[in-house]
Amino acid sequence: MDTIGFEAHDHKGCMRAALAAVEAHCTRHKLQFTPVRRRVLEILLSEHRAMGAYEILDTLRDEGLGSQPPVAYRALDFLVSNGFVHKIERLNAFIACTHPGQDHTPAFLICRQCDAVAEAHAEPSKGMLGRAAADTGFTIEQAVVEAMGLCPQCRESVHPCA
Amino acid sequence: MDTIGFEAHDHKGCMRAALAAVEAHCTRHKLQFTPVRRRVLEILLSEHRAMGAYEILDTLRDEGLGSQPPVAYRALDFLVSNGFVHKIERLNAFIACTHPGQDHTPAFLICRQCDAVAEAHAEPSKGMLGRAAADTGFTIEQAVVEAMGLCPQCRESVHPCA
DNA sequence: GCGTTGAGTGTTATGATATTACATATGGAG
DNA sequence: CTCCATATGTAATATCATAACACTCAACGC
Ligand SMILES: [Zn+2]
Ligand SMILES: [Zn+2]
Ligand SMILES: [Zn+2]
Ligand SMILES: [Zn+2]
Repeated sequence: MDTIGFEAHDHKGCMRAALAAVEAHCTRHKLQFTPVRRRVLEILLSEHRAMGAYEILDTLRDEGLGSQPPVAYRALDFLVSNGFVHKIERLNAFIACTHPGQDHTPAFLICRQCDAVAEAHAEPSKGMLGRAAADTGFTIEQAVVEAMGLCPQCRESVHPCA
Repeated sequence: MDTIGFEAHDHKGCMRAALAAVEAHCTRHKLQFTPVRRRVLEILLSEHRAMGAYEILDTLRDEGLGSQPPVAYRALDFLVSNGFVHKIERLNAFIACTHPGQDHTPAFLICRQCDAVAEAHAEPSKGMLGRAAADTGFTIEQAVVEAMGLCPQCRESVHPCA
């Protein structure tokens, strides 16, 4: 399966692999993977959840890596631009990509109860959206796909009303 | 086609029809379609584009219908909850629904050049997203689908680089 | 009639998210 | 060495959104 996020997994390994993939990608494309950028990605990877920019900034500040919003936002811009991190529009928050390096359109499953987020793949050009775009002559360059609902765990813990 | 928004159309008629549909829906469901709520919807309908809450509020203020943010946000909450208006997460803005009264999951085509927005239908349960949700046991309750790109008009006006 | 209640509105204050502008550092190209 | 591009540090501000409380008014039971 593609969508980890609602299940336990080898967290350390997943983090190490993601960092290695990003490092390789930056080396290959001559991108500067600076300490601040690296640390922001590490924070997101280690928490493995959607975090607000100011929440990330709090951690940076504690570590002496910058205390003002632009520091966090600039690092996030870099990471988002290069596909290492995704922004969850619905939450005004950011989350580390689970397939770094690969070119992909992410889709998210967001639990309204526990705020867990799972990343899946979307095919923006397929389906009704692609059809509508083609019919009107619209050129899709990028897509936001975010489903809200209940994750398996929370679904069970909700009391069955019927 | 379903997706108007990039083409000229009978604006007055479209506005009248939408207001009538919303009025009917409110009467049938015993919802209070108050002056503020009505005016906010009218503003969105007449502009026929995505507008920020504060932009709407400016108009309300000029008309003496309330000058503080909560006035606008409460009216928008009502309109969004009942499906008469949709929020465009990507723009932090609101737009009047083009199929009021019908139960539907909207998808949007947003032009990055001119900010025009067209509403299409999405089928959240279909496609890869529905598949991923089903596989993980996630229950989709609501979905945000927003495609960014270039509308037909802007696509032509952009200089052809090759 | 009259108090009660609930929904809507008006208003103040504040919180949360994001950007602009400018100063400073650093490392490579010419 | 000098110039330039990129990244970072910092202050100020812009933009988006909500909490809390007071007030109005219409519907309801008595
Ligand atoms: Zn991803
Ligand atoms: Zn959950
Ligand atoms: Zn709609
Ligand atoms: Zn356009």
